[in-house]
Amino acid sequence: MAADSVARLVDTGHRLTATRRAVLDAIARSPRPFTIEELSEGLPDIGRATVFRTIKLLHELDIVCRLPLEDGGVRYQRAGSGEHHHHLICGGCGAVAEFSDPALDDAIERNAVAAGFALDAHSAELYGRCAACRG
Amino acid sequence: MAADSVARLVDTGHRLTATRRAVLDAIARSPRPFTIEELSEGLPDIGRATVFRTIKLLHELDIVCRLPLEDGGVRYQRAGSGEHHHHLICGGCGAVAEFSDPALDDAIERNAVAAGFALDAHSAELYGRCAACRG
DNA sequence: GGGGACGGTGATACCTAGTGTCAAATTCGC
DNA sequence: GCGAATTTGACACTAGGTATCACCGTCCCC
Repeated sequence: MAADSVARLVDTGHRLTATRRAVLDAIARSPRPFTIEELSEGLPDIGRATVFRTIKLLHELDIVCRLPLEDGGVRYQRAGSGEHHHHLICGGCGAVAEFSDPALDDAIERNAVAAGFALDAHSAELYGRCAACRG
Repeated sequence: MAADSVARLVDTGHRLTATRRAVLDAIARSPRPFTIEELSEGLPDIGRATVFRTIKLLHELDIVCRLPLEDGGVRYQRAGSGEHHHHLICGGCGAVAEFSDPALDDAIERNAVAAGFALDAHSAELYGRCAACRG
């Protein structure tokens, strides 16, 4: 399961309910990035609105991360490290690889400074085909 | 107005209708990135569905570009150059600066290769405060 | 261990952004 | 000007997500 997720929930002043446990469990069991709809189908006793609320909360706590897809859809995935990272998303099988790269972040920061912006956040998503899907 | 936009429409086998002219005009007049809803309000004689369809078409032709916002919303903006570029989006006033940076694209490509991915596309959006909004 | 305050939940209604359908209107090549 | 093909508007619909509100469970204090 996810002992540190439970800890993070409680440490930030939220309650550990049976419902949240069930959602965390379902996420931990999910082999690949999931949509809210898929997650909700696997948890028929939990209201759809609650699933949305819970994922939103877990996202704020960096327990799950949000994957914007190329087609505008969104999937979620439990966050690997909790560290800042970017995603490589395979359009074939939907696999997601995480990576972090100081050089990439530097390039982003440099461009922000050059334009006179104070950077708050950034997103970078890469879309392509993983090794297995290139056959 | 946007003579080259008109040319691009026609060159790609689309018709130049009064409706599309009106939409292009409204876009050209818009001082800042707009939502479909805002655009549609400014064009009361044009059906909402048509505005969506037209923007979708213009986006495919790289005449407008889509700006995914930090909060998940979407705005559109006429495309500056038509070249590949990224966006810096000010959370204060909504201003958008475009930039392109081979070093950034290189870093992205390098990470894809390292992970065994064949890269199709990528997106990178930077969120922050522009010089004027930092006061 | 019992009670109460408060956060969490489910049902439901609602909302926003966007798409599908189809008949009527417009455009463009001839 | 004519006709085929594209485009349009109205409308119904979908997907993804949020607001409301009465009820329930959790936690804290005694």
